[in-house]
Amino acid sequence: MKYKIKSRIWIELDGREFLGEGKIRLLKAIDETGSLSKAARSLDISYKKAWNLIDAVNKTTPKPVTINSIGGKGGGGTELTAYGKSLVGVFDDMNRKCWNFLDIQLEKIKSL
Amino acid sequence: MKYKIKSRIWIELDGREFLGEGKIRLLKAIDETGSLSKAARSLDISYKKAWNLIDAVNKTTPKPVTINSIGGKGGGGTELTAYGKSLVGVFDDMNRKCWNFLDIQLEKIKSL
DNA sequence: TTCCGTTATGTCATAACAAACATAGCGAAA
DNA sequence: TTTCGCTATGTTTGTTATGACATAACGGAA
Repeated sequence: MKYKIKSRIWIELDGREFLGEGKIRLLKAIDETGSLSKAARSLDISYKKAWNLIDAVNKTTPKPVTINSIGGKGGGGTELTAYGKSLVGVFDDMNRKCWNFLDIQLEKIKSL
Repeated sequence: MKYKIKSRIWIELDGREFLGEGKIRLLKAIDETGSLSKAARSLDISYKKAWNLIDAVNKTTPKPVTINSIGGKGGGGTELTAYGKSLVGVFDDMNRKCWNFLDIQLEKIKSL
């Protein structure tokens, strides 16, 4: 029998969830592509959905996670703020540690 | 800023998720009440939903988590097998440890 | 001034999911 | 043999989440 314990983590601020795996993926894609629309395409989700996700984050956090510019060379773009990048870093770090921790704990269990 | 890291865990068997928080709650209620219908009522969900949840678990696990009897004194009932009880125990234990671990990890982070 | 790729939103159809309703069978006990 | 509370399902309805379209504005570059 191959049991496995899996987990999902998310970050809350004052009781309101605002960052989970999906949004982290999107933030990373923004960081890589330099624009929200390119990020959405790369993740195969609609621009509108991506925009809604980022909008929800920015409405909850005390500081914005992205800087958005409209028009101009290339039509504009979106990039992560230092705060946004640090959130991604913390999330990834915690996530990795959590998975690791659960794997180790599971091995200690003889029953099942 | 009061950031909090939250988590949900679940148990998979051969890649198929079969036990999460909701089902654990239901298994506990069955253990307390001795019947699926009473458990459903106590959790304020429909009997059908509860039945579907348990059915899904029993279809995935190698051994049944419940023993169901129809008719007779009291109309029948449902009780947990030893295997079912051990699953509940393992889940709760892992869950508590996971929450605790994340809390400790979060305190180590100075940024944010 | 025209064009292009963005950001920024609103609306509407649809699909996925959940809840409500309905019904049947079982077996002990009265 | 009737009643009762339970297990066991199917069907139908309603609600919510998702996706598809549609449109506007912006500003640099050609």
